[in-house]
Amino acid sequence: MIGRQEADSIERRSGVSLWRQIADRILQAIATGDFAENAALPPEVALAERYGVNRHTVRSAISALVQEGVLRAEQGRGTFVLSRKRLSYPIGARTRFSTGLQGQTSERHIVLLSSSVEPASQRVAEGLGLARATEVIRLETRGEADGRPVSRAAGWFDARRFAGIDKAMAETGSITASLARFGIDDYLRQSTVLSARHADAADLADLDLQPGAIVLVTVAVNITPDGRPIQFSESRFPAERVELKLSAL
Amino acid sequence: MIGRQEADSIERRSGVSLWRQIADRILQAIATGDFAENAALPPEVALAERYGVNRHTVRSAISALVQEGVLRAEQGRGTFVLSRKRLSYPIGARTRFSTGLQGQTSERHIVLLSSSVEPASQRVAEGLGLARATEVIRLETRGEADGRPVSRAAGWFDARRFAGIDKAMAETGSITASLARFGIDDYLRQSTVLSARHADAADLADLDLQPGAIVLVTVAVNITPDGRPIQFSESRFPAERVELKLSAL
DNA sequence: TATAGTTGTCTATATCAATAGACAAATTTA
DNA sequence: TAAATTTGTCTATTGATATAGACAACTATA
Repeated sequence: MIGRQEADSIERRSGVSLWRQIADRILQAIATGDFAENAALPPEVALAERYGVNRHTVRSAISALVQEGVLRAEQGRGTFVLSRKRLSYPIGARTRFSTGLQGQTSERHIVLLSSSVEPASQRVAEGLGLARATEVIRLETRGEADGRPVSRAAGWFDARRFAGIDKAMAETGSITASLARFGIDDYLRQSTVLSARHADAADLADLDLQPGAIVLVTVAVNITPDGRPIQFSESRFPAERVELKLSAL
Repeated sequence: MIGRQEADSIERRSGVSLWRQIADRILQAIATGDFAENAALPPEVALAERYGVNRHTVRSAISALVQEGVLRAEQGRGTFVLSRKRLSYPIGARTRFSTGLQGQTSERHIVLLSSSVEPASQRVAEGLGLARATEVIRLETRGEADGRPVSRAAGWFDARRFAGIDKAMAETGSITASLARFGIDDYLRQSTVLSARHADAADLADLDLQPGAIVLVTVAVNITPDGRPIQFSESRFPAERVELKLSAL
């Protein structure tokens, strides 16, 4: 078995600058444990050799990661990895924000950013099994763990059945608790469709990301145990901070 | 609700060139149906206006997508979207390659690229519940649908229990059929961990991608119905061609 | 057959990205 | 303290990226 040459994975003239590619590689190396947390990175000249680029190019990558708060550089000493393990966000029949991250973070909560009432779009109507343009309530939320944004979601609910869920959400800070007020003490994940793309400007702002970052996108439908759709949602997760763990159900 | 300004999502000095960002945006617009298949794209000057860049920059993006086979440009007429819907790859308790894509493609199969015997790495050993460095068989495969690569996977099996599975795989072209030869007529997905990253050089070659593309990565363990681990796998999917559908299990 | 609309090609210029080399500044080690 | 190691800063040069404008080539339409 031939070992994978590191330098091979750097692509020139790709529309993605070398320093951004190398920053990605370093993030990946940290995520996989190749570069240990709280330890020093190899010196710049060694990294330059390893990736087959100039030392200054490595410095550009490092300075971007220092900006992001991933690394700390100290003149004369070295460059150090700050601890930032990727959260493992569980997805399964009973996907819940808070319970899923238990044990991985000391603090976690959902912030309600805004709510509105709007006619259901094609896909929302389909997901909820409603007629097109039926009124739905839309909740825009951000999930945070240890002070860092880990998700950004939009959720849609039938406006007739869940009138006031925006208020409940604002008060409880929990989808589960809000649904409980409407007599729903259990719900299941019916379907989840997953994709990935580059972060757009909204993602960058909402999730505190740097340009070029990747977001995981899930589109999901939650149903009651007897099969009635209650929530349609689209969530975005920063790939550098979150991985999705699809649990056996 | 304020409409999302298109031009906002283009980031300058991000380490990702504008033409690559715009190419991504166009791919996304096609995926969401904003730009219909087989129809003409807006003219270059309109796109330049829409994204807030020079016409030549749009042309760079378009020419990259023409290279990728996503678009076809015709002088004097316009630039047209070729049909290439994203495959929806189901993941659930009974994840199987061929059955999952039924109906979406006219043709699909798995190619065995190589096989080898090696000592289990840390994570493979953990996944299969074996002692570190136990011998395992590794199968490198590529999934293809309608002649296009849609997945690239490595699978590990206990070498003692599954001696000869490489041969079975080469003959049958199916993991399910190969496992059947070892008396396993059913197996379940125990766990799946999902992440996303930029394609590296190996991905580009294996999956026929252009630099800057995104891959979805799953790391999974399959078990027998009575709970014994049989397969550890890491799969990579081109995000521009595949989405993962996490089915209710 | 004009005319308008579209993609294709060319020149020129400015900025960003990457390489190269030299040396300063800070820290650790011998 | 001296030497070695490492990050920080500076100058210079080259190639890729992005903008700007003009015009050619081709297509569809009035």
